Amino acid sequence: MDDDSRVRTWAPVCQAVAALLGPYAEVVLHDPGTDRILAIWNPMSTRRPGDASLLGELDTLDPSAPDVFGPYEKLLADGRRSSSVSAIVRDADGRASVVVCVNLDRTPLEQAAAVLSAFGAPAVARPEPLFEHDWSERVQHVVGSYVRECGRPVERLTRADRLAVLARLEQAKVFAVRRATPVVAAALRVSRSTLYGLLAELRAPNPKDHAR
Amino acid sequence: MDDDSRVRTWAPVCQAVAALLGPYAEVVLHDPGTDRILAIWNPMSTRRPGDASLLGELDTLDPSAPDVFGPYEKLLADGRRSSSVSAIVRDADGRASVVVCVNLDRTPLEQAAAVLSAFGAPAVARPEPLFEHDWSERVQHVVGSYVRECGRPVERLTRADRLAVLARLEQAKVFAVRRATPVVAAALRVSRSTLYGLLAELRAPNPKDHAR
DNA sequence: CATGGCCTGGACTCTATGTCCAGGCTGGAC
DNA sequence: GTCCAGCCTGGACATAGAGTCCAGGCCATG
Repeated sequence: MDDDSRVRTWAPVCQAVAALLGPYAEVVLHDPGTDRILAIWNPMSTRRPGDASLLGELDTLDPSAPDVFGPYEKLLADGRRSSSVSAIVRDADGRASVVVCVNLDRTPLEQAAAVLSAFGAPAVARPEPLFEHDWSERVQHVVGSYVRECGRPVERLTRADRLAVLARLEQAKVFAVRRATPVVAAALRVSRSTLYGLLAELRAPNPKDHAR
Repeated sequence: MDDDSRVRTWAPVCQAVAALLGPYAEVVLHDPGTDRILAIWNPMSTRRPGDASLLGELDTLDPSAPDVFGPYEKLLADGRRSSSVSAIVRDADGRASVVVCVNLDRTPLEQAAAVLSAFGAPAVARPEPLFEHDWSERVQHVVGSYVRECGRPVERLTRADRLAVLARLEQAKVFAVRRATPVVAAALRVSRSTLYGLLAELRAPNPKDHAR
């Protein structure tokens, strides 16, 4: 499949775009005739060359239809949203030769945008109350900055991530506050039981205590 | 120039990439034979089709040279820095047919990154004292300053005095902290029962509740 | 398909919180 | 001195919240 002359022709451009956009974009080269993937660079899903293209909505036969689609929103397999564009490339006779799609993962950008807008007037307007005006806000803040730091939404945090967040909250003495546990559990999208489990692990002097 | 068959062929892809990257990227299609610009999408400089390409450093004649360059840093006319990639597209005979360049203006991203790192690092580095280093210290402090204010030792405070102190502590959300009540009671030299009595009186919507 | 790790809801125990009451103390009125 | 009213106190009690434990479910791995 790699020796398809179209792939040879288009590979440099696709590869270049994929390289420019780093890990956040995939470039897919489709064959509109067989409706299958010819090649893919920097894949974000598990699709591979030979898989179905699922380009149904693109009308590749009508020469009067537009050749460029998007940017439009697409949903990736794992729920992330992407901005995507598609271009139909035609040969001399006006027949669709290949379709090039670029899918740009928008979540990192959205997270960055969230940070930028979050740090607006409120940060300046806060006159620093005696105790925290609302400690649960602070919990949200700690969780939020961690999420932004590692670039994953709360629901996709790993166990280790949650441990790290809990370490920060613990250090901030959050659990010295009444009724804090349910709030933290909710913020971490975790059950109360799990919270206590993680805390126990965190506070265990010897992590390998099962080898006692 | 626009009717060059190569331009017709490549236009969709170039246009799509330019559309995806919004106002921050330009896409340039070069003719390696004449070393001139064939077409340009979303130009960030004042270059136009027909202008010199200035691709001197790219070796388009050696078929064994790589076809993809970059991302490398380029300086735009107005001093902004850009990340750029170039791809050499060859025809069936291995001769360079066109060169595609994508120039992504990095300054908006760098500014955003600056904001992010400026606000991110400190927030992470500081353990965030959330509550007072030790909240019980704060209790002592509140009681202490009141005592100094009215010039009487703790043991000789009147009922009204204790109420006033409690009002301050309450406002400081001290009682939102776990195990705070015994500490406050001790600080006020008062029994736990009395503490609760005073607090009830303080929180009573109608201070003359005995006149119910 | 089996397995192990993790998460979960729920039951349970224990500690802290808050309420109540029967005294005892104090300070002023008589 | 006696009486009284109001306050404080220790402790009994009820309840809510904190923390533990377990059986079962989910999911990814092998």
